[in-house]
Amino acid sequence: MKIATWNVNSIRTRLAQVIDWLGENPMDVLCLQETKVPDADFPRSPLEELGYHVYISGQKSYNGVALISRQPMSDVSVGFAPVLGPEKVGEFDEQKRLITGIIDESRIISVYVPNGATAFSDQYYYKLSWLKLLHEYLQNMLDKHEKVCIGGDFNIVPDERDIHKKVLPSDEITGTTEPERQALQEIVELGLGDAFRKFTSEGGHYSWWDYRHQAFKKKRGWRIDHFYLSPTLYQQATSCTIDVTPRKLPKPSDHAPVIVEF
DNA sequence: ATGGCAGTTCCTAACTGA
Repeated sequence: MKIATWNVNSIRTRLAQVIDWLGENPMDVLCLQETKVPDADFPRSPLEELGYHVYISGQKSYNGVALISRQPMSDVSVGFAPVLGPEKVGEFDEQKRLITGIIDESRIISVYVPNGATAFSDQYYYKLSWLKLLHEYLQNMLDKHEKVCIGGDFNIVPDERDIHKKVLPSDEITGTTEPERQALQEIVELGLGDAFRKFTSEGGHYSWWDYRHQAFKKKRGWRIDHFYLSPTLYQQATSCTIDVTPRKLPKPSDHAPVIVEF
C-alpha cells in the first residue's frame, strides 16, 4: 500500500499539479493539508474522475485537510471530538486540521499541526495544547489495537539532522524548540515510528523550503512533513521517500510530498 | 545589499505561514 502526504498550500491553486503528480505517482491514499477551501467549494470532481474517493474537512482561507483514496474508506471522521468527545475538545475542532478513515484494516490520518507563529506566543501555546490532544487521540486508537498510519505537516523539526542550519535552543525558532520536540517525542513514545528514519539516518533531507531567499535552490530546508506508523505497519514498511520534483515546478507549494509504502 | 514570497479575503493591506 502506497500512502503520500502533501501540504499543497491551497488545493485550488495546486489542483493541476496534484492531478499530474497522481498520474505519475498513483497512490492508494493521498493525505492533503492546507487545502484552504470550504467543503462546498472543494474541487472534488476532477479527483473523482481519476477514480479517487474524496474525504474533506476544510474552512475558508486557512488550514483544511483531505484524504484522497483509491478505494472507499470506512469510519471516516473529522477533528478530535468523534474520538475524545466534545467536552474535552472544546474549541480545538474549530480549525480544520484532522481527518481519518480506515482502509484495508489500517487507520489513515491526515494531520495539519498548528504552525505556532513566534516561539512562546499565544499561537505557540495553542500548538502545544493541540499536540496534547493529538497525543490523547492517538492513544485512544492504539489502545483499541488499531493499525495507525498518521501523515502530515507536523510543523516540528525532530532533530538537528532535519534542518539546514545549526540551531541553538536560545535561537527560539518555532518548530525547533524543546517543548515542541518533547510533545512530538511523547507522541512517538506511544509506540509509533518515524517511517523516514527507518530507511535514512543521515541529515540533509527536507520536505519544506521557504519561498523566500531561493531557499530551495540553496538547499535550505526543514523536514517537517512526517509519517508515523504503529509497530506492525512500521515493521511492514518497505520505503519512505520525499519527492522534491514538484517543488521545482513554477508556482509550487512550499512543501514536497512524502511517500510511504508498506 | 538594491532586494531577494505566496496564498487568502467583505480590510488590494493585513493576516498567516514555519
